[in-house]
Amino acid sequence: MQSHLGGRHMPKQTFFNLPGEKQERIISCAVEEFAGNGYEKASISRLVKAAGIAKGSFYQYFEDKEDLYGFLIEELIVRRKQRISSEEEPKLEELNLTGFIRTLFHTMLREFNRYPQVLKISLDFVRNQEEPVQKRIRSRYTHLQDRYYQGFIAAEQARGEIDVHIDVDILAGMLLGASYQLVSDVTNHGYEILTDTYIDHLADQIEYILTHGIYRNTE
Amino acid sequence: MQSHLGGRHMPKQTFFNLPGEKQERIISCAVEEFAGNGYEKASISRLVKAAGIAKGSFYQYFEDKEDLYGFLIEELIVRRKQRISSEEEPKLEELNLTGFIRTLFHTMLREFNRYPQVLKISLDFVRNQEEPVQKRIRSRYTHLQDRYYQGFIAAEQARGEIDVHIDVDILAGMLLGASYQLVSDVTNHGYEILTDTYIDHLADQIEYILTHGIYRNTE
Amino acid sequence: MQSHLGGRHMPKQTFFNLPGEKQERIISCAVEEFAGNGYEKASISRLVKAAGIAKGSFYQYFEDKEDLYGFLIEELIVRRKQRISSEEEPKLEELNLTGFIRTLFHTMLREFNRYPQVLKISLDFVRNQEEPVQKRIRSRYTHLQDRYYQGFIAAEQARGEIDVHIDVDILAGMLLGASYQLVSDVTNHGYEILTDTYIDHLADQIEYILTHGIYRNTE
Amino acid sequence: MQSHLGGRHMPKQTFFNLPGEKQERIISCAVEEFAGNGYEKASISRLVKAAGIAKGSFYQYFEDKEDLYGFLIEELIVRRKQRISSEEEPKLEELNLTGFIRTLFHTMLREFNRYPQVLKISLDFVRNQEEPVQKRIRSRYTHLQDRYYQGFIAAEQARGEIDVHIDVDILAGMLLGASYQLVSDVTNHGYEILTDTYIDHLADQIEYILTHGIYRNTE
DNA sequence: AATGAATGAGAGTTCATTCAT
DNA sequence: AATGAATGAACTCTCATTCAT
Repeated sequence: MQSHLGGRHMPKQTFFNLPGEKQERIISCAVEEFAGNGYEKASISRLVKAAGIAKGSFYQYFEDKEDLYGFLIEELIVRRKQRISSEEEPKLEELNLTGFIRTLFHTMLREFNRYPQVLKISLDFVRNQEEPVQKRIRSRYTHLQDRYYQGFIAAEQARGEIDVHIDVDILAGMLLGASYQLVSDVTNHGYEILTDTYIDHLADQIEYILTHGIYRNTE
Repeated sequence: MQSHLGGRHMPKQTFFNLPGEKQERIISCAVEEFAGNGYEKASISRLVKAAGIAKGSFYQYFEDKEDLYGFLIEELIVRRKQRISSEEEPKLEELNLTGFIRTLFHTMLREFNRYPQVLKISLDFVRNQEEPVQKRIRSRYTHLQDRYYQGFIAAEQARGEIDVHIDVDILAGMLLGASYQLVSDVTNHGYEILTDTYIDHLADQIEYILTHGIYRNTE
Repeated sequence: MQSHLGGRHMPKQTFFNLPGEKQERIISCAVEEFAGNGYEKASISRLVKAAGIAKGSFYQYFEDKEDLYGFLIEELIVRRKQRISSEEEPKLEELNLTGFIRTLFHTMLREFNRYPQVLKISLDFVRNQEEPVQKRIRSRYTHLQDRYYQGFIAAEQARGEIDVHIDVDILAGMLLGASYQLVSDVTNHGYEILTDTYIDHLADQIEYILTHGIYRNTE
Repeated sequence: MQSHLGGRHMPKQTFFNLPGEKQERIISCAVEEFAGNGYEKASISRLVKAAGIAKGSFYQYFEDKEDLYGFLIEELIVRRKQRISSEEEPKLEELNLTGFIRTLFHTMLREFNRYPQVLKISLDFVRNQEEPVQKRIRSRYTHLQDRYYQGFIAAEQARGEIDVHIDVDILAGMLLGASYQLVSDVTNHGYEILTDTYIDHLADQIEYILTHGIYRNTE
């Protein structure tokens, strides 16, 4: 059942042997640390002090900093996906792209509210996706390939909804760019701006552009 | 014009008193250093060694690493703008948004070829725009706000070309996201993919989406 | 026979209470570990993992790393001697020094082929004989004093074969030095050079020197 | 003049810029540290504390631990050679092998008295000559190849003094083994045994063996 | 103004050993 | 007896910045 544990880029078994509460504490402190400082500046020393464990213990749980980070990334993504589906969103498959975006954004909103650090970590991860560490992690977990949009777009093209001439990566890049707006706004104005209204505005805009283009006389 | 020199976030007067050649050398080595390593990992030690100046001297010219970085960012943007206009691009003002993008991308292509470091620095700066250092720099030089697109979009809205319902920031975010594609592709496939054909494909795609939207039967 | 067991520098009784198979497994993994890494760099963590026992168990069997090491050294020497005699070598006592050396070297050759780790450990032990740990072990087990040559030389002197003016230790040192050649050659050229021909060359040389001296006109 | 300084495995220029007294202090503490603990266990932390310099300073003088060690080894060998020749030993070239050995041992005796640590370091270096670090250093400084005896033996063979059938390496090994006796005796009985008489005894023995062999009735 | 040596906190990581269960 | 999590001092090395000359 846990046969995939113990792979060479996973927490060691010792970590999973820990009482759940302790695992939670470590993970939660790690999330805090990575969210607050980014991968590079996150400090294992600070982390273990915060988590109240010995330095040596840390290295009995994880191979190294990167190991923990990779685990975290995967956990967060996996958990997010689980959360998304477990919350019984209207089946994402039944949505079209803009519907998907709207749903996704609302999910992110809820998530940002509940676990703001998770979002920060994800974004730091995506932002530094060309750095060696992040690349290694991406390549490790292929299912992690954070290509939300790409998959969806391709599917819609196959269904004949989206024009096949559209370059998947470019469109996905544009959508990712749009969603950065969310981060940027939060960074500049604080979490409180993140309301359903705000999200709907964002989604409306994207939907409008993707449907009509931006020019006045499109007719 | 330089009345704000000597302010506490500018190179010190001592720097400007240096013989021009030395100033150039320092700047050029700094560009190299920041381009090659990003802000965080850029090393003052390496820099002064490369520039052939003493460590102490560096701190007589600049307050600190951030001071130099901020100066560089401003210089590069300023210089770029000078370059763009000096090359007598068809007046940007006469272009519509997609034309502007196409022109901008081609300009960037040329620039990447001539001054790859400059582009690298700019991108690193934009990518980390939410980091404290970068935010401080942005807020310092308001004229620096790298809001290419925003200005243009607003202008086109004023001229009645672009639909006024479009949210400037969101659209700008999407365009920025699309242009990241360029960076991503270069990182993954090397500079050699950067051809005029490639750029035109990128611009065509953006133009198409912004004109027709993405759906097959938009009518 | 085992009346000294339980002394503070021997495996604890708990170790000997273990099923023979488990004892064997532990010893064999320990041999592997020390052979591959030398005393200093040998790792108890690796060892217990390889042997499939708990860390705590290890410390219930042995006082510490040094305890295990000392036990091993003695075991290996003892075992080797048993092996040598059990293989019914022509009685060593009947040989003269050079004959003894030749025999010894050939035995070592066979041993290197069969139990390379044992030889490696022995050599590491001898090489570091002046280190605190190794000295302590030597002094602990006086019967362990790896003084092959000394005993033989003294005996031959007593029999009137070897000149009594010869200083036993110095001659023994020279012979040991000669046998290091073997180690050095293996380190530099690999095990494959270790042939009977090679061994005979070594023995011939030593024999020649010890018989004629080295000078051309010895007559 | 100092054109070979700054090679990639030498102290950095900064070290040589230090006041001579400080250089001396650092070197002398380093000698102490390496002599007392061997390469592996020598600690840079202890060293800098003893020398009264900051950790960072150390790394401004030397690339790393290995760099310092290599420098030390070379210095010590070089210095020793300088000392040997500067003390106007009867030209070593005019000696035969046993005379050479005798001279060498007396030199070592004096040196051991004056700089006991130096000898310890040299021996640790030779003893671990097959370890990666030591091999690297040896290969770096080819003139460092500590093959005293080999060179001398070969020369004497060429002059027709030593039998050409003698294998240079084996004989050299034996001589090295004999000289280890010195170390072993010192380790076991302290420096005080190191008298001229002792050295002469050692040399006499070697000379005797190399001249007559060891057997009583060699004729 | 110029120099470059000095700083020292901090980084990630290792490992023999202890101890509560 | 067996377990394996816990320990923490020690390791090598980095770096922006300061300061005496």
